[in-house]
Amino acid sequence: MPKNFDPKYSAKGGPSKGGSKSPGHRGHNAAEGAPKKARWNAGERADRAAGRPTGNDRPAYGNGRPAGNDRPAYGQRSERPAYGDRPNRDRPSTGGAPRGDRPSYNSDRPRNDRPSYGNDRPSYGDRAPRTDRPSYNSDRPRTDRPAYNNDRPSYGDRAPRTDRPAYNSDRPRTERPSYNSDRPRTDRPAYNNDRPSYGDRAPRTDRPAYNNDRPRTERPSYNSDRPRTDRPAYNNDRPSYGDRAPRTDRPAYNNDRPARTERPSYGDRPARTDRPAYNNDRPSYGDRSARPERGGYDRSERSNSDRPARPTRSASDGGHSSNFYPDRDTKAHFAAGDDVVLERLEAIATTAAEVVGVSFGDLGLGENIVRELATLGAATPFPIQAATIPDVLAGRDVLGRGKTGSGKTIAFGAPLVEKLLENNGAKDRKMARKPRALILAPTRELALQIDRTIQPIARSVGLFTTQIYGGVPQYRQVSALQRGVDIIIGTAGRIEDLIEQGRLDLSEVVVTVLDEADYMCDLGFLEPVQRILRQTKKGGQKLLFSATLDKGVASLVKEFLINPAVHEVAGEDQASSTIDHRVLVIEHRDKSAIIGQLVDRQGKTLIFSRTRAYAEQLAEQLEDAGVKATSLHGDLNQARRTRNLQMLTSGRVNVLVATDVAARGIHVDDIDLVIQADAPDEYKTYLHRSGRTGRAGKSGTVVTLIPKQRRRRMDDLLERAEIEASFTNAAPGDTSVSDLAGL
DNA sequence: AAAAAAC
Repeated sequence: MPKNFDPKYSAKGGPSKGGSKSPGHRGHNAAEGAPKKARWNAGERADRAAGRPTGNDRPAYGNGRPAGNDRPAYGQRSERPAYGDRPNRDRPSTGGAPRGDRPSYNSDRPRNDRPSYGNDRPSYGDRAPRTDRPSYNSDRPRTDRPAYNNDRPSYGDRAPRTDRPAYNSDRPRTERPSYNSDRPRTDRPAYNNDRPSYGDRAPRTDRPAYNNDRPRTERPSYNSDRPRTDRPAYNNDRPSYGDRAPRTDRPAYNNDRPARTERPSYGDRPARTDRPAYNNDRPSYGDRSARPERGGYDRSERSNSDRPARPTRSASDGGHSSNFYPDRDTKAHFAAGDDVVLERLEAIATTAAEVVGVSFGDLGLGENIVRELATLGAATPFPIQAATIPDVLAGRDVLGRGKTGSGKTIAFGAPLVEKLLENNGAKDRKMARKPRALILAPTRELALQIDRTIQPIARSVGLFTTQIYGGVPQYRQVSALQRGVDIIIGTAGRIEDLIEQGRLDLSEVVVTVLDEADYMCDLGFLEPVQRILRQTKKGGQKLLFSATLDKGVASLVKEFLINPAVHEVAGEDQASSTIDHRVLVIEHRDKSAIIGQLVDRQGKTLIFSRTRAYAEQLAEQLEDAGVKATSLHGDLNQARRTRNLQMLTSGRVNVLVATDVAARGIHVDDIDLVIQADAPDEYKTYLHRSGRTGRAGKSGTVVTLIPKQRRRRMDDLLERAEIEASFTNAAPGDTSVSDLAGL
């Protein structure tokens, strides 16, 4: 095992020596016998630089990566794009123009002011854990970092840095995709080249046994790598787990719980036939085949391909029927780019009026959880929570749809914790116990955010969570797993990676949640999600949630869910929305000016762009214009992604320009304006982007900028989204634009 | 056509 993933080399172990323990660091002080780190020599670099064609058709980095090819075959892994050959990953689209032809926007800035991150060490994500210092993602004060940028020229009229941690000044410009730079490629970080090999790792059996009898108090905080600063303030006064009294003082959960019969009955509710069946003639996905031939991971001992057939779903079950596949005879094949409204799920609708006076305790949650929810600001259940919690507690598979910002995380999170508690409770504190619940999210930021909500709930009853997502060193995640966690919250890639490495075993996962479930069924996500679900315990409970849940999830439901209860909240339509939708029809050349005019305001603004490059460019433009703005997109490393999102949350910037990585699930308090600099192509994208504002009943405005030739398409999209928006022709300086900024 | 997701 490479030592950087071996917990016995953790910061706690061993006397401190000079230099970095991290092989990826310049100051690395190699231990005796440590293998010499392979580096590229100048000739190799030159060969590489010379041989690389421009544009996206260049050979994939991943092809040359070490170790990848001798790894055991793993499902259809090889079909997935390798990390290194994602187009645009480390080089944004430049349209193929040679870099030297383009003006360098900052070419007069002295290079030596910049940290030379890229030259001789791997990028953050690849770097081995810095065991000799706190994680770069942690909340440690900046002052313990070398102040490499203190002499950097100021960015114009920006306020002096001295009064606060220099959040921007330590932002190495070279880490940012250098959209406009004429910098030669060769000084970029070589993402995959000198990274330690994983594929030839020795099998699990040679891993050191971890002491099962190690006292609990030695456990560091599982989530110490989580940036504390972006936690909502409501957690700050929560007692830490370590201080908490032993679990024996916990009230007996099952005894004081009201009988099930006290909970509101849903079964006698009339079906949704009173709603306009606007979608009934839409093609259905219900007949999509569930790829039965796929055996999941090719590691035979974990293969679920021989799993017994699921019981046949019955069409009715005590009023909870989902009637999920009413028509299996229609075929549906959509060309890429089609934006269709899939058939609506037949669901049990809960109205806000029905849940008046119902408490979380009434729904079946235990005392500690209820108390923790109150601390989190959830005193009484929202409708979607009241609707789904009893069914989750009853062990049913559940599909839940509640509009953006309606409290879905607690709707699945709180009962999930309660279920685990009932099932073996928090008594099992064994080291390396297998996780019993899994929550999958499409983006890392969302996984982090979900954990921020679930973790306090879990801790309130003595259960542990950990995040498993990419872009950060896996060491902490692996050691958390080795100490033993109950709930995994993460994204698909890293979870599969750890499964493949034999470091994560989902075989005891009895509750699995897919947040943004419809998105998780999209091309590119579906197969990893299927592979992961196949790893979970047979017959385990599955919960699928999304604001736009529809029959796109049919393939998953078909394979993994049994007679799911489908819930939604009545009256969640445009008329009840707190969002004001506007479309500005503009000349393309005016886009920047109009955005500048729109963001000239007090509140928080989230701007969506279609591409990473434009998000970056727009953020820089706004910064240059004196607006405090930053960006969020997949070209940033995870530390920067986390930090930049935190900058909006904390109010250090008022404007965040993001790609659709921020479209789903991300909650930032008090975003009152969403600008779509590029109109979305899909109505769901519109709904999710706009759902970043108007959350939990607050008001918000969504402004979509379109060129006039897109008007028709926009009309159609809004119709699919069932949104009524006003169209206005606008030019820079128009009062109609500044009025919007004033909203 | 883009974005996301592993090291």
